[in-house]
Amino acid sequence: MGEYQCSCNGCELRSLFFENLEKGAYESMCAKKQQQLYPKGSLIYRQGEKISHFSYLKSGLVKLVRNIDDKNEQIICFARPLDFVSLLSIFSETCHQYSVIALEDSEICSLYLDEVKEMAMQNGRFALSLAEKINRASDNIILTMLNIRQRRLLGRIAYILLYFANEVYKSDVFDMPVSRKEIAEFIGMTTENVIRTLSEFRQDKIIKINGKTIEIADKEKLVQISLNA
Amino acid sequence: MGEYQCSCNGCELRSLFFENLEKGAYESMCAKKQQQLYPKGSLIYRQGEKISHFSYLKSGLVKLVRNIDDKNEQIICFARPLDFVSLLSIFSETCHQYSVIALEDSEICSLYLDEVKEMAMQNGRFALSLAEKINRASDNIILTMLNIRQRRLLGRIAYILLYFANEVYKSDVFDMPVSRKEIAEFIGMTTENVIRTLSEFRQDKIIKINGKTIEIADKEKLVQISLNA
DNA sequence: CGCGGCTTTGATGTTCATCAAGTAAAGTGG
DNA sequence: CCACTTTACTTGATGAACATCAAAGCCGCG
Repeated sequence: MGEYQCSCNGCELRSLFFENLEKGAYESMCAKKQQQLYPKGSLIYRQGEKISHFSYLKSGLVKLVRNIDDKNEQIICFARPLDFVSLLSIFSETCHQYSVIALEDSEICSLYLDEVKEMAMQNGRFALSLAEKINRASDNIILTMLNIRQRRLLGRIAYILLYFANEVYKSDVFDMPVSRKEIAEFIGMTTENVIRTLSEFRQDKIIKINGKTIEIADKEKLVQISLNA
Repeated sequence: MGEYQCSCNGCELRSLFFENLEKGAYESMCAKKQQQLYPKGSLIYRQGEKISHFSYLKSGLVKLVRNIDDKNEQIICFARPLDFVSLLSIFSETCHQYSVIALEDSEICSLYLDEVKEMAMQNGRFALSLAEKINRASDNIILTMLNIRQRRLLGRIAYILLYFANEVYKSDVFDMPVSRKEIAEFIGMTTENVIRTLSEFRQDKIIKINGKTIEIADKEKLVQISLNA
């Protein structure tokens, strides 16, 4: 009974499947996986397309975007490996509700949705663990939207800066992966006001800005702003 | 092989279970169900409480509420029978993320969550149909929040009036089940501005107001406002 | 090297929250 | 059942927060 080895060994998807599937089923899934690299800026899924795959972000950073009309978009959330399975709506809808776009070079691992569903029907434990993950992803989106809604401009910007520092990069210095316009589309304000607020934070020596690089200089004050505005 | 009869026969929960459970399992679930009537205004679940039941709204109308601090709340959504299973987060979290409060007299039917989970583990098809329903509920909340976010005051009020007329009451005349304050908490604006906007609509003869009763007099115009503001 | 998209700043006006003050309605205790 | 308290509703006046418009510099990319 030697350990099963495949190229997915280091993949997080592995644990998702492995904990609830028998070895045979796991190997069969594993063999059919498709892996693809999406360069920064590329479209991974387009809003309205039929959902054919169960997909998982192995590495990189993506955004979920809703196209309102020709020129306006709303960003629903940013997604990194682990915290998100890129499987929003896969059970409830036949088409992608949102576009998925790579913000950094991103590796996507995908399986045929039909096969995953088939496997879920045959294995309730597996189905339940999938439901749990989808559930959690949706919960996080809703919670973040509520958190943003209760804040005003300054608080929203502070919130998103802390989000990238704490959740995404785990560092107070990081390269902003999104444009000012994208921040605006995420927090529901205008690009100009995002810029103005960042400049204000810079003048108040709360952050340092160097092109895309941002350093949080006074985290305490930023937290205060995030809580009170 | 006579038809199985129980008091749940007219219940929508029935189809949810029945389509994917064998007769024995269904009967066993059905026998253990707990049914309770919550009068208008009463608390059904409190934010932070442990989630112990899988619950379903049989009749009535409820609101999901997030308590921010002593005096401020956010309304996440309104839920009616069928479109909502009051089971947000049941798989992802151990505690209720939001309070659930009855806006009208509401009947709740509940089962022990552990037993439902057990059954899901034994029956993948059932698990998948549950996942689908939770998924759809979350999707709707996110979509509504995005729809509200992209509108300004007038558009938001128009949107919610049309929501109650089209989705909830299927009539252009209805008794508003929520206070002005609750509308404000739902759309993220102040009570005063909700009232002002309703008055404005009344003066423009778009709606008629008589206490809690609202009649949509010029639906076309209301739709226009909903789309353009 | 020039075009288009992103960034930045300023000036202006709109939208909205806040404060205040009063009326109506609904619940509470004697 | 009535006086009383509280909560919901309503309107106006004011200022703050934010969007919009305009203009210019910057940067990457074909």
